[in-house]
Amino acid sequence: MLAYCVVVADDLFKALADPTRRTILDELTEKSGQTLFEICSRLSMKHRLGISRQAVSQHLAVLEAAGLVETRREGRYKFHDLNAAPLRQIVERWLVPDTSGPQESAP
Amino acid sequence: MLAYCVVVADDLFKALADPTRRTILDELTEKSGQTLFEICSRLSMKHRLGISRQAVSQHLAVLEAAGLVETRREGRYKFHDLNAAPLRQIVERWLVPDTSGPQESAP
DNA sequence: ACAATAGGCAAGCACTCACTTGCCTATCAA
DNA sequence: TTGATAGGCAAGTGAGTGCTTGCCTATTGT
Repeated sequence: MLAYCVVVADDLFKALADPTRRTILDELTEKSGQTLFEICSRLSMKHRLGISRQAVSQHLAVLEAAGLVETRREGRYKFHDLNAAPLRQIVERWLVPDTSGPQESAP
Repeated sequence: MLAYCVVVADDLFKALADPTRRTILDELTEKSGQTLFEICSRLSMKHRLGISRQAVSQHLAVLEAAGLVETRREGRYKFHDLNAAPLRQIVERWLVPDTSGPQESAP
């Protein structure tokens, strides 16, 4: 189970490492259940990102592998939903011991 | 201020993208104020990571640039302290709207 | 002074990764 | 059925990155 968490954590942090993917998460936060083309046009219009459809598709695949995005198919449409739950392990990993400020200890 | 946050966020997530750097954060969570050599030996002994001192030094520089590690010099020693505060912007960015489960909306 | 310890700087290499290009399948409207 | 829309698969490319190697400075102990 520990090994499982480690692997998932790696996918999670690698998914968050790209600024375009973080913007996609922002867009899905603002409006859940968007299609690939809808995300593409939003990135192009709102964020002035000149990026191809295939690139966005690959980003969504990475986000889905990290568990941050869930998908559902309806006919020829594929809707993407945000799942922020995996982010909570970040908080639990380093913010638990002391969340009020920097720590001090004698060397 | 927004641009500043974006830049910092990029450094933050890129710093978290590497598994060795995350292990370093774990070690600093367990024991704050470690020197470079102490971190090196811990990575070697506890985590069986065959990694050079220079590599660890470069990792620490990345973590410091991201604001996750703060340093203080005393003579020939340089102590490293964890600062988990920057992690909170992750929570605030995507966990604020809904932290209980996946969202639903009509396409 | 001299050696050992703690750390820093910079160039080079190998690998990863984001993106493009090209072509393919599936669903829907006319 | 035909064309248009929504999406998928795979190979190639260029930039970024983790790590090594080699050499350097600063502080401390004898």
